[in-house]
Amino acid sequence: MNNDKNSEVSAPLPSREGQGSGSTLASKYSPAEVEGKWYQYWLDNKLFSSKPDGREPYTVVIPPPNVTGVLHMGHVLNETIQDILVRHARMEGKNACWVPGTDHASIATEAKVVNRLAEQGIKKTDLTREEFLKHAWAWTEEHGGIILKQLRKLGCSCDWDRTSFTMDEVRSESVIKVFVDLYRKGLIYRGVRMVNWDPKALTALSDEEVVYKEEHTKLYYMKYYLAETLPGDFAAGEGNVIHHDSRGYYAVVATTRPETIMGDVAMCINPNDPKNQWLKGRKVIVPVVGRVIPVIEDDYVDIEFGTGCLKVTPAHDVNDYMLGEKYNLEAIDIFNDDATLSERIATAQQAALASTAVSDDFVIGLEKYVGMERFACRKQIAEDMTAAGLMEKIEDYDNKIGCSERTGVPIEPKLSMQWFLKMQHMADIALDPVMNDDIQFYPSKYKNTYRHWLENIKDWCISRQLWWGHRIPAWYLPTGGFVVAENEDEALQLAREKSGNAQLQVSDLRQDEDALDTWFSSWLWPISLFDGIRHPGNEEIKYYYPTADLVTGPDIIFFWVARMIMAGYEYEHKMPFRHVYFTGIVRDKLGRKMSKSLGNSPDPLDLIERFGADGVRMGMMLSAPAGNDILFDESLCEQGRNFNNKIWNAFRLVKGWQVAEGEQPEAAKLAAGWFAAKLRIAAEELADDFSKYRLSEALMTVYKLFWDEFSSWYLEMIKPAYVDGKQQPIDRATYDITLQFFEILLKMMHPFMPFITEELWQALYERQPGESIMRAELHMQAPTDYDRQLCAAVDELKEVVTNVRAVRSQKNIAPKEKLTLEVVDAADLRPLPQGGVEALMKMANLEAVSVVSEKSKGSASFLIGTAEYAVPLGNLIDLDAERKKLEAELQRIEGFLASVEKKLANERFVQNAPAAVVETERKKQADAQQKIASLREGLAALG
RNA sequence: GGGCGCUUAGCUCAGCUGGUUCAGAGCGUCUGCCUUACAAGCAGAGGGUCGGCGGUUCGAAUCCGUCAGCGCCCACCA
Repeated sequence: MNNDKNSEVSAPLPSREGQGSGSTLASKYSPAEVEGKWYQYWLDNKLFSSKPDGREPYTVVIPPPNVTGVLHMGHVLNETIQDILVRHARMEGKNACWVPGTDHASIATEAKVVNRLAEQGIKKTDLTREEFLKHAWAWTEEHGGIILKQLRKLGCSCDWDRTSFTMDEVRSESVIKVFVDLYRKGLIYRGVRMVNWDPKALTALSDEEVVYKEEHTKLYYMKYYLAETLPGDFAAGEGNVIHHDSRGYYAVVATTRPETIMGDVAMCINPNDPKNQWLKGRKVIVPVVGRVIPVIEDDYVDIEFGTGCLKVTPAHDVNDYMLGEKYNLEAIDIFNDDATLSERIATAQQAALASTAVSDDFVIGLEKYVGMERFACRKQIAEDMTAAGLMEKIEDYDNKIGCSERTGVPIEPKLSMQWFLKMQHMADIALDPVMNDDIQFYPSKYKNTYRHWLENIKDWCISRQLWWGHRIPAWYLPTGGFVVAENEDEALQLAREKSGNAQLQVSDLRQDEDALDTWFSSWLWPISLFDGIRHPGNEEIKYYYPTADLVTGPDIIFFWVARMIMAGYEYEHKMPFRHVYFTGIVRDKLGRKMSKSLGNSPDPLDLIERFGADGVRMGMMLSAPAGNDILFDESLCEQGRNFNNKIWNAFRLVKGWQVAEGEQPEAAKLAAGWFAAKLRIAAEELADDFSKYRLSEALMTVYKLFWDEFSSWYLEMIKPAYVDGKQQPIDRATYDITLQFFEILLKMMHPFMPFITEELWQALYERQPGESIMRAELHMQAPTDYDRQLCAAVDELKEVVTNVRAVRSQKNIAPKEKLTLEVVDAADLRPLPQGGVEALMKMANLEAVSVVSEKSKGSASFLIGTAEYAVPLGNLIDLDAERKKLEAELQRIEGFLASVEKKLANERFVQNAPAAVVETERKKQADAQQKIASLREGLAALG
């Protein structure tokens, strides 16, 4: 459907000196041609850079994306919000500083490097730590920073000179310093605990790195025969549930993990469980294994679940571990680190069988399972037990499985030696500031989540069995024990003191092999970026800290947000940020999470190419109410692009005008006064939206302001006419004020759409080299009562115009055909503002506006407020239709009046409601009565 | 199992401490227009018993209770 005139290619902007010299601008805005240019201009002129000065600081630290990551829609949302806030603050005259950087993401990056090495046929285990790290750094340098480059395409105004990395020198030293400090404060300890083990990444994880997935599994009911023979006529007390078959008496234990029977060291019942009283004090035989284990009693066991018999495997279940501690049970670890079955199962079985003779009926040699993968083993052992008659039954069961957040594999609870940070102290200092709103959460509902976590805090496992990361600064002495120090020299000194051996050498010490959890460096980010750990109280940390706003997803509220608050108070004794804006999760328009496998995740760079960065930013923000999930639809970017085009064309119009000296038309004068008022009111709304972080609404405010008020109303009101095929020039006063309005509008839109606003701002007036809209401040006066009254008056005018247009539309009268308008009974009409009649004539294409006491026969009439207007239509009028319309309106208002009168007739209302409310009801009544009167007159006039 | 939140037009959402005709916005839909800035556009129109029920009140989308559906977070039921 494109016709020729719309397929022009973009042309350069008109030369700056010649305003209105016949525009050659294309009718379509082309983002690709301007975005790169202005980004480079901003960089060249150091417009993003910030240094401490006398202004109020406005600091934002980026949630560092993974160093080897690529931009996805979640980043687009997050970074766009930050950029909007930063640009907005900058235009308020604040010293805005947005610090970019990346995260080393130890587990994710190490996994990627391991995979890549595997492709080259190299196993991690064949490399030394140093060799591996060389590969990891190479990978980081190769892929690192791609995402930061992509942020530039989005228009992000980060101070790139400050770009940091969680493993660069400053950040690394800060991490080590903090570790040592916390250790010396007694907050870090080392010990054997049950931890979450990732058998794929071969490392421990913190509780937060475990995600629970709903899975359909089986519940296996296994037979644990008594290790003693009971008489054939054995009878237990009432309520007991006894199982018996040809091989003897047995208890039934339900489990989802039959393979773990190899680690069973006890069976546990609730002492108050009537079903299992008969088992008290007895011993049972672990099926397949043949180990004879005691029946112990503990309240922990849920009588209702399964059979009430619990197998106890201290090495592979957190609760069982606690039982093991309590009853002093052995923990038999049946797995290797990669969750294959260990040789230990076989040796343990042999030892058990050697000490107690057990019937072969119950035993299968465990050698066959050694080396088997855990799930294969589960399947196999279930089959074997069934075949051996040791399985009572198998049921379907829905279960939640803890999985590694990173690798996705089910985690294995495992006993191991790890480093921990005591969290009670941290929770104590971090709770109040959020609960009493020193730090404000948007939306505030996350305060509850935060509180709950802190009130149930557990110690943080901070060591990871990885190489990529900050190595734990602990050194082991040859004689046992360890020292914690910031570097080798210090370690040696401490080691000599500790051991009393002055001859000790560095080579005698062995540094801990583990690295620290990635979040152990991220939690320092707002401080370490300004080098506040290494150099407390330095110029920068004093100026930029605390930061203003943190923009992040609620999924990392514990990982990151809470811990930054802890570190902030521990090391700066102040909040790390004043406000936290929690974004939603970006989903597709059907509400599904974006994922590679669904293929529903658009490539942001592709979107930018098609809609422009401004269009994509706007598309994202149009769908992003704070705190809710975002249903992203490409068509929103289209809407953004269309808006850009609208702005572009408005600019084309304005800059295309010839300017002539001359009197300013009354209509234009009115329009200018009105729009100035409108701008002040909109600015007030915008400020309010920003103060509440309601950015989508702020965007919608400027969208409607530009499109509806400015383009559809203001520009149409002032637009010079065409006479004899010639565009008339515009008067100087109107032209000047229009450019001023345009500039203000550009500034209001700039945080959302940085590129097009810069392009047009530069073209609007002559600018100095290095000047930018970015640094243009926007300070608007508050609207006055006069502004509001003027707006109300013009809004009424607009309504008249709309009604005349509707008459046209209904009667199929061409827009070009002139009409006349009658104002009926002018005594009721509030005075039109100066220039109102002219504006009316222009906007509604009228040739005359007259005041009449009685409207013409054959006219279409309408009410605005209580004033009646009529458009004479001669023989075009459809009397029947007109009558129906008036009757319908009459009926509606009569109904309305009835409800108002009923209210006023209610004594309790008149007595109890505030006087002002009663008064407005009286006004409604009077207005409605008046409207009814004029509608009746109108109907009578139709005959 | 505990906690939090949501349900308003076809879609996505605003509606703050009850009261201005309060039932709104954007998009989509329908109708008419290539009207010299813009068809990526212009003008106009239609569309909802505010999830159900009950209560408080002179007055409820708004406050309370309850039911239903949806979502999120936390938790050691094998």
